[in-house]
Amino acid sequence: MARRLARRTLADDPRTVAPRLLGCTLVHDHPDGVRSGVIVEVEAYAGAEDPAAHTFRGPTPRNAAMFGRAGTLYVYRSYGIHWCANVVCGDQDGTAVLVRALAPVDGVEAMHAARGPAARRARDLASGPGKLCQALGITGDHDGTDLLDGSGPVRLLDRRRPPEGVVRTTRIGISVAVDEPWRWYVGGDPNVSRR
DNA sequence: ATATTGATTCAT
DNA sequence: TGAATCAATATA
Repeated sequence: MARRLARRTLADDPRTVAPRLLGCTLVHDHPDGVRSGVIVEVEAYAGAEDPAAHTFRGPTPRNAAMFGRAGTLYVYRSYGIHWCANVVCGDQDGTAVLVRALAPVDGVEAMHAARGPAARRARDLASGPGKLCQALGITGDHDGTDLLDGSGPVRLLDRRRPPEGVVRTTRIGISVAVDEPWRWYVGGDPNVSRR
């Protein structure tokens, strides 16, 4: 179908790929029904040249998926409690794009059930990297699966049109390389985690 | 603004 | 074996 995303699109510098992912759709073919959302916020992590990247100090058991081929899903545990999902980029060089927020599309009821009563409004469902994984049901079980070839339950679909009003800023929640402007989000979207 | 959560990592 | 780190969230 027309929304297949070419792997070569991801096999590039994460700072080039990141804004290209805005408007793309992340899908989880959950056993209880499909859940999906449009990506509205991303951050690039540039591997060996980026002190904020998990892969900055080389391979470890945790970050192994990040050294996989472009289009691999890297899921890690953040602060011991949240799962965070990343799209692996580049050429097996430990670079990736963190997906930080989604505009919910399919399975909104299931997302509410997964997120609990605290997520009252629709924009509380997936407005953060941990929230979006909880909403879609993405966990460490999906780490290392492929987002493009349909072999795994989590998939990435290409966008139909580029979003309007994209804003570029510095990244959130890191303590090093804080001045690098490697975060992009859709300016007018209420699902963005923080402005 | 602040308390809190627990896996991962690196240094003893 | 243990302390420090951490790409965050929930509550107020």
